[in-house]
Amino acid sequence: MADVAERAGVSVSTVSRTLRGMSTVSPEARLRVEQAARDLEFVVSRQASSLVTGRTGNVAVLAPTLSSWFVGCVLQGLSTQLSGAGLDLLIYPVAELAERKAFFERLPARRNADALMVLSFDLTEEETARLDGLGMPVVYVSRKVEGRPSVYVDDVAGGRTATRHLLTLGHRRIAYLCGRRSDGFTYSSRQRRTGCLQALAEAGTEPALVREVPHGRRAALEAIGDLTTLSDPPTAVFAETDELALDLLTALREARIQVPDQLSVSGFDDHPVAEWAGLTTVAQDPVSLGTVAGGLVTELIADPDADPAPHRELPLRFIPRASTVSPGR
Amino acid sequence: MADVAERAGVSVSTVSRTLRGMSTVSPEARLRVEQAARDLEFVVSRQASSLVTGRTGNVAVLAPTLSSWFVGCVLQGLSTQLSGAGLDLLIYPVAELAERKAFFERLPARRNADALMVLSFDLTEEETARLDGLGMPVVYVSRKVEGRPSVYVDDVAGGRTATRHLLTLGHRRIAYLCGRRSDGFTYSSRQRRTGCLQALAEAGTEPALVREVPHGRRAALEAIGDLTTLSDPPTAVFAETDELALDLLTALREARIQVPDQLSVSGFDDHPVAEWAGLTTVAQDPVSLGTVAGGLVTELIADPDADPAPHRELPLRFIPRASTVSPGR
DNA sequence: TTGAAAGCGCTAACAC
DNA sequence: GTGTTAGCGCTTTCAA
Repeated sequence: MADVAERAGVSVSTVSRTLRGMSTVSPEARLRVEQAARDLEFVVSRQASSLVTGRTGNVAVLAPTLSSWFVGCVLQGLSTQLSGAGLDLLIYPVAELAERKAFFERLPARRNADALMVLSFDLTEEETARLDGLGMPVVYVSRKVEGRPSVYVDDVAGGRTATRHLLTLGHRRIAYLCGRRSDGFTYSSRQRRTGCLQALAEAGTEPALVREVPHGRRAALEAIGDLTTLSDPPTAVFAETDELALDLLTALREARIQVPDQLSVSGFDDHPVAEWAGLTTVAQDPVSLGTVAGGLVTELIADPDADPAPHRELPLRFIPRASTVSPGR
Repeated sequence: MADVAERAGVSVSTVSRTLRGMSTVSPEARLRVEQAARDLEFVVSRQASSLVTGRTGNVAVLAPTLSSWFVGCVLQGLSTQLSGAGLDLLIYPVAELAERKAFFERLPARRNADALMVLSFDLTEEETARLDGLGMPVVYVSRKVEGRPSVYVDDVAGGRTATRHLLTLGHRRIAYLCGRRSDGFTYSSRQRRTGCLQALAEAGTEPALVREVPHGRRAALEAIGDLTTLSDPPTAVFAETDELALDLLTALREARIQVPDQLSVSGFDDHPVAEWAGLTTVAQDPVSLGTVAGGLVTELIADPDADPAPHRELPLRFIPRASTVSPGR
């Protein structure tokens, strides 16, 4: 920066002010500084400036994975929003329980970011409390947390809607399938299950058969085998996500069980492939989730006196398709 | 850090040395410092230490999108590898040409990261040269660049293999479909097309019909309409990626064109849904791509005297499935 | 093995 | 409007 100052024939303060777009710089000085900075290909060191301002310009994101469609879309929306605000995205994927513990022990984000976004995790009370003490805004995404900034959909209502649809078609024996993960990426899953059980209770039907399915095709196949060999097997299944539902569809084909004639299948998310697969689903828009969360966190960083716990709920939309029909048809 | 020093009854130098694991600290001092740091929940500020060491502990990634399966998997592998080395992932998604230009004008990574990873882009000579002058290791992923560190698959060979398969089945009229993007995320696409054309030339067949398909179902539908109304329509298509192929399958169903009876379709990637869709494809492992690239960049950061342009090629595997059969069957 | 002290590159308060 | 200067929190000589 000293080089730029010298080349422009001004002091470093003027360079600093110019480069931060402050208005207290004369047009001539500004012009010369900008030219000099360009000539020298000068970029301000964030490390140095954050040392004095206390702001890093980074937003940390705690994500359960990077390879799922849902998470990718959320991050996409988030980054679009943040880059507009001049903030960079620092990503901490924590797939394993061990990584998660390590993250909470070291809390590496502590001094390296201006805010933390927590994606989808079903954190413990203790972990949440830990984050409260972090001294920076923490925004929960795809997850409603009382008293903390959150952006989410109503997963309970979504689960209820999908289940009511199956009930309306005439199904009475309904299974709820959720993915099993070691790290507890199951907040939405729990909520959707709650909605499912609520709908069944309302209808006075027997409660859902709940099964956890580890990731992968083999597990899906086993789960299917398990369900169909019951004395009174389900006629419909509601899967936590479309990705799980698609695994199921593959397994069902392998097991030569016709969908929807022998078994109706509903998913959740409206994954791009769901349309092609003719999968009944509850659509949400993860990109918007990210965008809205990004806007929220930007506000919270800029204005520490803002509403400390704003909530934003995004809409769901039920989409019936070919994978669900009346039983015994 | 001063607080820790006081609490442990030592100087800040000793604290610093202890926390960086240097051996020149007496066991007693080390113990006291570690205890004090734990009591105070102290974490060293990266901003401050990088100011003096010149290393930021960040790796910047230039990615075309975050919502594609391929990119998500690469980032997943990358982050696993990097977090093991204590490095954080800073992500710069540049979807639009304008964003890309902005990135290259400001090169925000310049002082904010220890290395840059470039994902899949078909950069211009000028852009590559620009990155050469960045003064940090630049690793190209899913992209072979002569004279620079690169991790990639042989897309030309992959394109050749898929096309030869179609030729062997008896197809003579073959279309190559690639996505169209404003920002030039087309390096692999170009290579695969080259492989496709090579195979056709070898076979002495007429050259491929090449079509660019903007993202989305409507565009896929139009492309299909365009191809099938030709006087001599293709009997097989080879799509740049499975995601594009799946869009095509949806469009073909809408257009009531039977796959594979009326049209064979091959993809590229082995997306998880490809198996369920019965899509013939060329499989690659993007997670490994990320892992290997992460290992490479870690080495380059740690040892500036290492081989300045290591190349790592990862394998491809052809997987024939139900979507490709002999024509006119 | 330890401590004192000199910066790393920048911002912000203050004086001009 | 502009320059001077005192740190921000750390690492790293250099001496002890």
